[in-house]
Amino acid sequence: MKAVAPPTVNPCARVVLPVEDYDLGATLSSGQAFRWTLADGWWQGVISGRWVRLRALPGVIEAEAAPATLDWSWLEEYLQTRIDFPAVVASFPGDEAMLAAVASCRGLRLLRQEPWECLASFVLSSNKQIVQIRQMVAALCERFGETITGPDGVILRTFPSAERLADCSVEDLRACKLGYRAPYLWGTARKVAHGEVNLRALAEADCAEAREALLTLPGVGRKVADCALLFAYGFQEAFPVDVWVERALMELYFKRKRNVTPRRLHEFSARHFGPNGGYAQQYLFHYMRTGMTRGKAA
DNA sequence: GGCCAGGCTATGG
DNA sequence: CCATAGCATGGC
Repeated sequence: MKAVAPPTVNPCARVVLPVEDYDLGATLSSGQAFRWTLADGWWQGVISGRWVRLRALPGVIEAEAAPATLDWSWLEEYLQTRIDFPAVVASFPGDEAMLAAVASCRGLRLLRQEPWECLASFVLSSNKQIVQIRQMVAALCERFGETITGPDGVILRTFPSAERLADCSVEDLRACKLGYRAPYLWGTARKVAHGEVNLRALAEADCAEAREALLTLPGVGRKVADCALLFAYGFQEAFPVDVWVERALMELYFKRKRNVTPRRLHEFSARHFGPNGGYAQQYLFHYMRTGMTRGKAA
């Protein structure tokens, strides 16, 4: 006679990470990562196959994770809680636009995401709004991710591996509403799964070398490559230029000038914003997207 | 219903 | 090198 099995309990661990000038909500919803959801004051997500929830309290980020763990270095790495943030901000150029962008959202941070999830997500990002990218990513995870359970029977899924997606058909991917991006994602998954591009090895390369390797993948152009370089590999000189940032650069630094090619924008960005240009870029992106509040503008 | 979205690829100057 | 069309889909 067998006793009724006890409910599956996934023991959950808790930690408090001290932070300063860290706007958790703005950071998790700023278009770097696409899986975080807010409910009951907690941000819920998945990092390295582990259920996580986070919330901001005065001076700290409170975190819970399951399965339980004593080592929280993976979370500190993801959230980048140990960087010298004041030094980064101090390295920004002191022009009016930059000051306004920083003032509009002090505490916006860059995450350090897992390369495959980040790269694949941005392959899907082309010509899509952030809300739609979230939908595509959610559909992919729902269909092809692995199930994990958090406390209280919470069920969620991992981001599917390159191997898993390479085993799908393009039509399987298209069913997740990827549109013309489906063959791009499939092709990139296949090349990554076969080791034609070794994502792990890129962490040891310099920024330009890593970019060159990423650009060999289908659906990966300069902008998508720079997003992965910045948001997953931590190359802070990478400067993704999307429609919003291009608009920001044009309006704030190239007012009423013609013949501004992509080449010139990248040259200017590298020179003007320096080694933490990618960080500055994220502030400009957020500043433009949230309507330049406090910077006036129509 | 039209415009546009964290762009890329292919093609033609 | 630069410019442009075409692309699937859906939010607003």
